[in-house]
Amino acid sequence: MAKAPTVYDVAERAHVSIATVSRVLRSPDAVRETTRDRVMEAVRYLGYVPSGNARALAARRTNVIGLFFPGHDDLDISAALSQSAGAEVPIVVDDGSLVQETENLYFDEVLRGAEIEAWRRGFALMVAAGRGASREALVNDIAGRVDGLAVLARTVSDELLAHVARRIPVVVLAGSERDDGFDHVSASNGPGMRALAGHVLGAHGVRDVVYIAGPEDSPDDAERLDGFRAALHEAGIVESDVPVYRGDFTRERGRAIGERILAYHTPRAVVCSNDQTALGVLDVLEARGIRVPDDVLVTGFDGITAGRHSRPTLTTVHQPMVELGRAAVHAITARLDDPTLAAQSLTLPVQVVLRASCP
Amino acid sequence: MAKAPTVYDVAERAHVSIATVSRVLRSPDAVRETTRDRVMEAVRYLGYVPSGNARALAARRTNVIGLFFPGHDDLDISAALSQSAGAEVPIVVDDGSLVQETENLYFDEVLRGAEIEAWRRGFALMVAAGRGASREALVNDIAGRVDGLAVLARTVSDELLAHVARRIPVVVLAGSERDDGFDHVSASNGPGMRALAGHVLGAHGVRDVVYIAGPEDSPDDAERLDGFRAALHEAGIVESDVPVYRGDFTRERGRAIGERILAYHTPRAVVCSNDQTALGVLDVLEARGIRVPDDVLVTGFDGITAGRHSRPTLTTVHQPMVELGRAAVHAITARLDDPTLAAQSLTLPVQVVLRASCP
DNA sequence: ATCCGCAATGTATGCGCTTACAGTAGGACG
DNA sequence: CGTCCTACTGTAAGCGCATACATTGCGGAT
Repeated sequence: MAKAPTVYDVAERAHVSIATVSRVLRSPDAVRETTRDRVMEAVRYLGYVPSGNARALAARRTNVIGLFFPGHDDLDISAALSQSAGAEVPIVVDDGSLVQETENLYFDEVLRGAEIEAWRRGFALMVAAGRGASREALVNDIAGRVDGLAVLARTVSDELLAHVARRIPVVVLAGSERDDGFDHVSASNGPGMRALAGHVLGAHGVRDVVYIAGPEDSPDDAERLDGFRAALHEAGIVESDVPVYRGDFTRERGRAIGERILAYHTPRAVVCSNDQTALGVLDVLEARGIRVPDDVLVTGFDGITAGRHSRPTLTTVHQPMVELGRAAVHAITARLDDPTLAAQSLTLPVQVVLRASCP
Repeated sequence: MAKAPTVYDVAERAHVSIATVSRVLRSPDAVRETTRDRVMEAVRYLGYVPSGNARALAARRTNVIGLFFPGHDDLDISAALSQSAGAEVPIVVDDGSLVQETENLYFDEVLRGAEIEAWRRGFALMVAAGRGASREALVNDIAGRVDGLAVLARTVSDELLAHVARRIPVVVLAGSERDDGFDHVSASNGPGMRALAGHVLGAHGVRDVVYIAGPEDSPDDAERLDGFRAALHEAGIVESDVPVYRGDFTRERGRAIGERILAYHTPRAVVCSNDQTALGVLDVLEARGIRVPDDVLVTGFDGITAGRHSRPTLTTVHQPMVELGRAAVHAITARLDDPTLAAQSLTLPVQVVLRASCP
């Protein structure tokens, strides 16, 4: 790392001009074979790796796509990076209490999808998880380094997004489509919930149902609630007869609300606007010895892995998260290819997955 | 996106020089407040976002760290990106057969750790999953864009790694330390396996045991096997009395080997060099109605989530994957701060986790 | 009143690469 | 044997920013 060699160094060693070096790397066919070999040999000899930044600057294109999502604030950042080379390997017994919520799973999958699609299209991926105050600065920073940016809904202020969007295409992930000029990619929240609730109310003939919504400011959540109401309507149930609780998408809160509901009355079904919440409700029901699905039906939304392993397994609406990531990148590259495109809103299909909690 | 504004545009509008604009952004205190306000107002008005590439070029430092790992070749790349806006929401019943192996979990966690650490140190993270032939080109490309690179062991040829390492610090993840001049970060494979095997042979007094190793070229696997042998030795068991099968870390292969083992004789314990393999063995045992742990003990290695949910749950050695990611970034930044540092090898501690398959 | 020092800006250069445009040499052609 | 074209290769001009260095005011010291 003494000092990274540049085109100039390579050119000198190969007795050619820097333009030729560049050509060998970018369009090898434009250079005579003997020259090319000479250059490549110099490249190898010197350990030359072209500077992506210089290239991007000259070419006016970075070939990188950015992905921004909310960070894992909660993780234990302080864990020691101890050198202890495992002289002592502790043995612990896992009685189930160690199971921590690994709920970034959602983003992991979106990320994977984005990565796949980016790779296919010859883009690299830059990821940034924003936390706290530095968020805005980070977004701005990233925006300066990429050709396009995918942002998770509600993680960045509209104002900043608008600012950034003047420079590069921005696509908002998993937020409902709004007329804000950005491209949107989301899942079919409303129809998904409607279908699921339709199953609860129809196939099971339930009328005594409770709904637990998510945070007030989530557009996805709003759509789900709308879908639920549509299902109520279809089933001929008066909306005002059905209690709607306001949760916040966490399991913890799901438990709290579950307690509150049961303190008053045990409904035949609890429909939750996400899986985490539903898992919290299951916790409470199990603790009280109330049988699911015999006594109470429970449903979630999202299709997280934990729902496949819960007791009982959780009926839910599965969102295509990998596809979301892919679609986001796709939307960006599409706009890159044709900047005149009108703002698009892509809604990906979902799937109702019936499991034990509401067969 | 008509044409992104530059420092020049901002400077003109604020009636200052480009140097002042740059200063306002980099070291605000060096500029008089009134001037600063004028510049910021121009920044907002024009929607100016500084070019990260130009900056990196001028500053000779990108503030980005790269992470390279093997790609998800296997994923169904062809899945349609259909526009179908969920008019029809399919309802499917999940009887358990849908459970696909989401085994990139390992990388997801490493990635998360790297992300956290990078963020703390003011670096952005660029990820690339390489597949097939494009791998080498990709690594080279990435290397030209970052200040340091973390690479998963055995995903990139030593030759290319050496080439790249002449330009930037490179740290190899999860490969045993070798005297190759690179920094290494890995988990305590040998001692971990030794402790686990010690438990099997000691606490359970097992003597009739079989070992299923991983691929020949995995240094991690070699260390585990060594650890296993050390445990045999300690227990006074003659090494040649214990059959060692060669697997490839996949569940599929674990099943195949499990069949082969059982066709011949049912041992008291099967020690596997990773969780996937162990899960495959569990599959076979369950299919044959052989009870675990009553008839046969089974152990894995890695601590993947699936092992917590398997039937029975899987005893294993847990690797600190998030920590691995963090440590990798840490190593890179350390070397960036002091390039004269000698090559380091960090070995992170592991933990034996006892679950139902071998309590 | 003169000089010095410091704060605030401006000037100018270069980071490493791409790429239009300008040669240059050799062969085909008339 | 001169002309043109083709195939290569070189020349030079940025890309957008950071920063060393020069310049300009201004208040305080002398």
